[in-house]
Amino acid sequence: MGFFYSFGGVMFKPVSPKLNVTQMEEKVLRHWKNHDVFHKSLDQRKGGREYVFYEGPPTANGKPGVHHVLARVFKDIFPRYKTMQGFHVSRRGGWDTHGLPVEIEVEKKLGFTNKRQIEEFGIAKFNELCRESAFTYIQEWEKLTDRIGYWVDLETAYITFTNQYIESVWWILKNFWERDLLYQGYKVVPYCPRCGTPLSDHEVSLGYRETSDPSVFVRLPLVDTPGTSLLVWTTTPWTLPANVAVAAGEKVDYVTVERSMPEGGTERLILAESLLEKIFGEEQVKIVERFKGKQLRNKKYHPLFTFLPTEKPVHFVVLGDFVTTEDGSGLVHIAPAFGADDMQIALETDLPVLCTVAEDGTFISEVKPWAGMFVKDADPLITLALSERGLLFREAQYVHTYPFCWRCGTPLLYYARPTWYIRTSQFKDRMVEINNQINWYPEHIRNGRFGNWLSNNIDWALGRERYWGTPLPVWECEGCHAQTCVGSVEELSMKAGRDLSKSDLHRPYVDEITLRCEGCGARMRRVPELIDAWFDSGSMPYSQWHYPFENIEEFKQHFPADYICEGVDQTRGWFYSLHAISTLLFDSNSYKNVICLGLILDGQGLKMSKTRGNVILPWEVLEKNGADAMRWYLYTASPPGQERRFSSDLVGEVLRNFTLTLWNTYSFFVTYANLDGWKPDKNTKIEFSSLDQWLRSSLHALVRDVTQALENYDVIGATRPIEQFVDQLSNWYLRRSRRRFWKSGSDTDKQAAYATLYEALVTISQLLAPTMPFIADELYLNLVGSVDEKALDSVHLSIWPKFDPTLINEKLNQDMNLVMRLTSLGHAARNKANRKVRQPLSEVAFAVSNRDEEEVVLKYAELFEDELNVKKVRSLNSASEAVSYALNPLPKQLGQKYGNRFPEIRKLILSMDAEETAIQLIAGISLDVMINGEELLILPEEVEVRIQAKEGYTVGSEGAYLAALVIELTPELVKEGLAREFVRRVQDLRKTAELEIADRIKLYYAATPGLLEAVNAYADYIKTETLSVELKAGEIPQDIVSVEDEFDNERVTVGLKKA
RNA sequence: GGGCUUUUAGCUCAGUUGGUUAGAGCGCGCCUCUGAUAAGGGCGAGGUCUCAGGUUCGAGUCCUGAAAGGCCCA
Repeated sequence: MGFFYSFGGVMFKPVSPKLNVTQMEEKVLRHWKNHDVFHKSLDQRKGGREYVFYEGPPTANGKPGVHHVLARVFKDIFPRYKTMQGFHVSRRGGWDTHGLPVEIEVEKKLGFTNKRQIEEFGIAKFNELCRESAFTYIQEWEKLTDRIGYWVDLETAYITFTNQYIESVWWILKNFWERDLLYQGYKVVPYCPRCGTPLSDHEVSLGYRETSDPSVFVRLPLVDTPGTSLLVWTTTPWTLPANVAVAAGEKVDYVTVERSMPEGGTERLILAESLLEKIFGEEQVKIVERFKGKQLRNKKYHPLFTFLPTEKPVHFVVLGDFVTTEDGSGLVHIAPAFGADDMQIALETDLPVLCTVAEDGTFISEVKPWAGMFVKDADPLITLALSERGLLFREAQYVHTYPFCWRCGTPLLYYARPTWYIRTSQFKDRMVEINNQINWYPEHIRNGRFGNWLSNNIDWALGRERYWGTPLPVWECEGCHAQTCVGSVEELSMKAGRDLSKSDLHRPYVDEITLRCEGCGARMRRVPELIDAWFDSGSMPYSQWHYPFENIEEFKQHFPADYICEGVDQTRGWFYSLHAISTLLFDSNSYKNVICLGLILDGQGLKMSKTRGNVILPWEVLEKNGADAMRWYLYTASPPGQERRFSSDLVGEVLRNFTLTLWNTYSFFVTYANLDGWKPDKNTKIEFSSLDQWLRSSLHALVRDVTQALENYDVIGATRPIEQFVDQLSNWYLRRSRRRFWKSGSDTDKQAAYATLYEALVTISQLLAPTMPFIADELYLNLVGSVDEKALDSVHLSIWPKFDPTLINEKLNQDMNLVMRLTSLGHAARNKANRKVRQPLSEVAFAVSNRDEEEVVLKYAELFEDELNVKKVRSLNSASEAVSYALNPLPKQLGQKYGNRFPEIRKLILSMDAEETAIQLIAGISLDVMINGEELLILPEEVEVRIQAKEGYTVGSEGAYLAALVIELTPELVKEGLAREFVRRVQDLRKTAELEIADRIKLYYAATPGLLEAVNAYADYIKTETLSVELKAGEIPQDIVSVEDEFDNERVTVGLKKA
């Protein structure tokens, strides 16, 4: 170490190698706030090209969790990147405020269990509570959003409950209405009897659970063939009172079987042949007859129940193509009110619809034995009644997945109800076509999950019989039942004959507005339904701008989105609602690129859930490891679409391995640059060493790769390579360059080292800006801000780095890889020989696979000497060497060239004289071989020559590469080793004495004779290394720091004090 | 039951157009280096590449089937 000049004073803010991440990040947050950096990043790019991002609105009535952090940090990365690319990226936040989840929370708080209680309480008051509840945790959301560095404009966030938002939604609905895309229909829907509302498909999908239901086989005796019954299977006995028919598959094979009854006598049963074994198992039954399903058509049977009168023909066999023979008996009980297939077949064959169940899920009074009872509770009683009448064939429990209400947990009933629909199925093909223009990440979602969903599209069930949501703007005449749809507040005011611009568009106020029927003059009242809250969120491209009532230009500029990002659970949620609405409305996609994120699992790979108690709170992780590390982990851990395990420990690993490595490199740079008063100067001509050139080559390749990855929405490709680069920067470039920074003076080599390291650090800060926005800015502000008065306030305002292709040198990168590999083998050899690195050795010889690589060995000889602490480096390829050879016919080259002749060729080559052949190949001469009488020419590059050292060496080897060490020690080498051991003790002591790096010292020591001799011989070396102005043998003064140690059979006491 | 997806070391993940000794990081054991480092380096233990067939001179990789997990849908 030498003397430090200081010609420019301290340039950079000093950086401690110890990093307090939380403090650092909070400081950066304050900086952003004080300098209004986010808004500057927008203002600065005004007039630039727009890059459009849509925020999928969360509901703030629950606390944000790790999965929200995941989504938010993935949302953040591209807007930041595009801003640095010069785009203007407006980022409006949004809040989803309507819908059942909000209502449920309020109901819970009030202790309500059904809808009637809400009406008694008062819809106005109830909705007021919902309005508040929707924002219960908004501060928590804002705090977290801020802390993780997600830049989104929450001040102007759109809110779905505002009149303006609702008015835009109404405008869309009116558009649909006028095109006859909005209709009222009667369909069997999944229905929650507790919430009193049908559920949309995406809601149903949230509530599938494994459950045990009764599995009941019932006899339906045929009218014309006494003693023979249809065997029918159901898992919902409560639907049996509504039975009107039995469906058989036209082409299914059926049999009539005869069996003996336990109670005596025989009976005949009809069922699908393929289910015989499943139903009867071991039991012996006699097949009496075989026939196709169509022969059963119109066969009449005796009904199980006759609670409700019917005028239409009923209780006979119909044919349905939905009948399968996977479960049950192959004969399906038909209750049109309680099944979608059932309803369809009822329409086709004119069967009556028996509605035996009331809206609250209880039997109506006509179903006398069980009137008023919740239908699921009646299942066992119905089964018992059938059993008593001898109609029950078998009863068991059946475990299957069944939908439950996703909020309240009540089992859903499939139930025919009038409700409102959007004719999305009419646009199925367009939705599929337009979907093909969307870039999905991961790609398989497009034709997989999302594509399948679209091509099986059914009409969107829009109606919700609830209270807190966007009201369906349809008014119906009490007299002639004419209907009209209202598309704006102005239109409503006009029709109502009074100014409603200040009126709340929610229930109950909107229900109080009545219109006059243009046809019959009677009063028109609004229909009771609200709309699906997913329609709200899918309307955000339009409604966030109050389009088309205002901001028409703004809307046009921001449609469709360039980028959106949400969890995979949104496939049928937001991704669908956006897509469906824009397709119907404008025949357009509403987003061009979409990242679909996988689920977050806990450290054990289990789904995080409140009931399991394994939910990790984001704050714990943030406080311990900081936002950057958490972000980085989420980006790099696994591909975005994949489910990922998450634990605080895994984030901590990022901090230790990546953040701190980078930080220490940065701290090292700042420490030495300040000591040297170095600052970047564009006018200085710099002569880069080959190590510098290598680093710059890697750096520019890195910029190229990261940029390309970001252009392709490849987050892993934009992050993992940086990690690798930082590792090489720290553990190779810097390790190999340390002495260049220590040495005295300010020569050109030192300049080159500083310039290289500086360029690398500044560039990394920019490459990291989208992903690790905090540390990126911390580095940038000090490295660039400290030396340039005109510097920008933030890395996030800077322009994305461009790479210089002329600096990327693949050959150099390859060479350096070889050097690192050989070094590693050298260390391995040392290890094997049990020679620590501090002990100099006389020689290392490398074997490589070709001439070109031999040159590399010679070129980097000095580096090897230093790194491996040897006196001489040479190549092992000389013919006079004491080496042996082995041949390795390369399968890739030879196999591809010769196909199935490869094994023979391989055998032949291996049988040749290795020594002679190897020498020939090394000399670049091809081999002539005869295979089955055919002469083949084997090229030198098709056979790998492996060299092995015979004796006198300790080797480390891998493939064709080998490092051979001469491990014999001369007295001279031993002495030098001792001197280095001595230096090491002094350096340790300097450290424990907490001296500054540049402090001079006086050194005192006492040592055993061997060591004494070595220290004397290397006194100059020791003094330079340890910055000692004096080196005295003998007594150690009492008042100074000292240490005693033993090594290599020598003993030493060292003491030092500041000079 | 259907669709999509995953399965490689104790854990988290790579693995090129198929190429013969399947890698990295973490963790573990031993050794080592160090005046940037909470680090670094080396060695070792740890693998039936989920399984079964097939294609091929050659399969972790391609094909078929199965199993298990996950998500979505019935």
